[in-house]
Amino acid sequence: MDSFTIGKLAAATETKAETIRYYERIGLLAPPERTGGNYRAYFPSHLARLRFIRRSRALGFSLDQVRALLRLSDDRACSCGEVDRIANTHLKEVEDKIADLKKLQSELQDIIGQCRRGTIADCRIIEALGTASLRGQSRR
Amino acid sequence: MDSFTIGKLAAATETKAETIRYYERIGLLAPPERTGGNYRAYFPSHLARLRFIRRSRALGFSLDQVRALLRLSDDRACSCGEVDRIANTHLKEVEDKIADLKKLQSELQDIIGQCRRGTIADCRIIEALGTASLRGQSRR
DNA sequence: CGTAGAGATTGTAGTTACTAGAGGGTCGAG
DNA sequence: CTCGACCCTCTAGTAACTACAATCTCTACG
Repeated sequence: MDSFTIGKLAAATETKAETIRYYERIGLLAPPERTGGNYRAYFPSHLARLRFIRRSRALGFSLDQVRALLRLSDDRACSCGEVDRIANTHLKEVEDKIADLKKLQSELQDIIGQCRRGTIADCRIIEALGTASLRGQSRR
Repeated sequence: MDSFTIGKLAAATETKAETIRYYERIGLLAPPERTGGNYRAYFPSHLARLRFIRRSRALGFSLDQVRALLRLSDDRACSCGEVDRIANTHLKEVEDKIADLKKLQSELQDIIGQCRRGTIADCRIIEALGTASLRGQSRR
């Protein structure tokens, strides 16, 4: 009887109870046993699993990537090349996004720097936004 | 009669027709006149407006921010302090996200660097993901 | 023992910014 | 007249939750 409720699990992982139920609904977390009063009864194994998920999410892995990592982590004997591949793919995504945001940053700095704090009629920011240049990379 | 269809407007702004209709639905783009056959008839003013929206979006402004910028840009006499404020708020968001992603990048590099390409059982990546450290800032 | 309040249950709908598809109507070329 | 490209509306799907409503269960206090 060392089980705990969803509230305890939530507190222990800094996750909302709704999110935990959501993970269960989408099959990321196995449905736990229930108590007599139909409460979810969690055990340390659930805690470990949820921590894994939350840490992966904190590192920016998508739920699909987390799902793959979980599946792999359950298969102790298999080679971890695939794990490495997922992590590197994600690292590349992160690096691409950083590069993207840096470009954005300098564009924004440019147009903000031109503001002379007059009226809208001669606001350089508004003007810059109005220009046709849509050199946009896939942004997000 | 120098009006054009949604397809032309879409092509001219590298936007999908669905997206244009969506902008109209959410009140970002004024509903244009219709032709006899109930087609939307756009004029250069629509083109300018949509370009403004797309350029703002490409710079990462949210639709709410775009809405505010549009409202301000229509008010030619008013001071552009507010425009400047929105742009700077957004710049700060971008900079925060860059900082965030850089932390992520180095964490990912750390755990990936430890991989010895053995089996899952002793995979350092899986291990790192399983650790309790949830030092997570608000991510994403 | 009764009850208040905290915390659990389910289910549904909202968020952001689109995108995709079904089931039609319209236009211009041949 | 017909064909294919284009347009119309409406609905539902995406990611990853979050928030609510209506109801139930558990625990502690008087």
